[in-house]
Amino acid sequence: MPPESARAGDDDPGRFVLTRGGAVAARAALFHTAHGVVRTPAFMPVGTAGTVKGLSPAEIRASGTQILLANTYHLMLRPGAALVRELGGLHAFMAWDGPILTDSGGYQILSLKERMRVREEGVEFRSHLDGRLEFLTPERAMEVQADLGVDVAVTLDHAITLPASPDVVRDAAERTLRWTERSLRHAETGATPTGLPQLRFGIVQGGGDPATRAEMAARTAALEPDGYAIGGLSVGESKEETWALARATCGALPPDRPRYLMGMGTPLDLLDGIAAGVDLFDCVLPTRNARNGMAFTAAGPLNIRNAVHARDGGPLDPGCRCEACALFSRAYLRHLHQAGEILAHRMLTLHNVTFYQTLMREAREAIERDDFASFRAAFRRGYRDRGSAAPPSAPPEENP
RNA sequence: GGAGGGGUUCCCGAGCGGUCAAAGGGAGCAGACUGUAAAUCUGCCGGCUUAGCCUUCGAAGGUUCGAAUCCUUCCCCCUCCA
Repeated sequence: MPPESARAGDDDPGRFVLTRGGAVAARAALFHTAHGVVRTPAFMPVGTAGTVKGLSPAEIRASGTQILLANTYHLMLRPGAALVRELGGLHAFMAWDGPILTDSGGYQILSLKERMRVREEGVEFRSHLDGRLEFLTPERAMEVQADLGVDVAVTLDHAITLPASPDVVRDAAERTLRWTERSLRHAETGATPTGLPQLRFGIVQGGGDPATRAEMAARTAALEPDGYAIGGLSVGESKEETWALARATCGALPPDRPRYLMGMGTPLDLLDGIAAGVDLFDCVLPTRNARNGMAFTAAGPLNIRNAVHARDGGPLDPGCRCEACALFSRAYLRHLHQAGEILAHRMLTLHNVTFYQTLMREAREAIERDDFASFRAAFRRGYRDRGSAAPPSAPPEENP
């Protein structure tokens, strides 16, 4: 966790200081935001509705979390951007004094596809809460994020799933670029409720073609946002393709700005993403899957519902220092989950987030001592993914 | 003692002559989940040598081409009246 002195009042938000690594390789850096410095690579737990479901701010801190992700679409619908601004911004509202990044709502174009209609001006949609017809433009997304007062606002993008025809890919990527330009231009007039400066990340789309990805990355870079989000990955393509696309994107981005891989992933994804040159990650897996009974461990994921844990007096992960592992047996956590007890959800969430943050801290330490490749290899050896006797073939170590 | 209602696959509970190995819940077992409409969703859930066969709807016997469903007797439960 960042030291107290590094929080609100950072004198140089947006500063990104590389301490190890380069363009398309594992790298470590200090990412300055208005609410403190984030040591990267970093994982952002997802707090869509202004809460990491089940955890208090103190628990989020205790997990090793430095920065959170929240969601523009969800917060603008409920409780509303104006209300959050009135109450001092999202940090004050949710009592989290660390950095916050918000997704723009572009992902909801995928997840709520049936109620979304993308037009050049913006996205017309029916609220999933009350069916009301709403309109989200790139400008509106920036205004909402300014109202929220988050440290990093992300521009609205047009996300698509793969496979998609070249026409569809091109159309969405070009629109995303146009929206990025509109967003960055518009954001210059935005003011946060706290008066603290807000950074802006532009999203790079480009479908499943590395050359298109590289092109869109370069053209986005020309717009000079404070950082880059890589969107539209892990949406149907193979892992091999995912990492080829991530590398192509990172290779075309300036090395001295943060890169954020949106929505991924599994523990192995994080390490692979780091190897591709990614600095920031977010994913719902550790939190959502926790509520569905899944715990991540160094030996691989497990389902606490499974009967094999019924009489297991050991912790979820013997190497973990979270409260759940310190206090509770797998047998007890299984009992809680089977009984529908909320504590099961809370403890698995706390454990999973802690597991992710521990993994990221160890990855950072490995990078700092120029030992990331072997760290990743060692983790892979010990980690058995469900459904496969052996981990998927390790991607080439071309960028150790 | 009299009147009435009921006993269904682990539990609750539909079914009331064939399309019933038997609806629906629950429990149990397993799987999925990647910028969260998710404490959600999906599958399995009598047995087997699984396009079929065997056993099963309180017990036994009977009617019928065919019974969880109809009849007889018995055994248990519940309600009301004495």
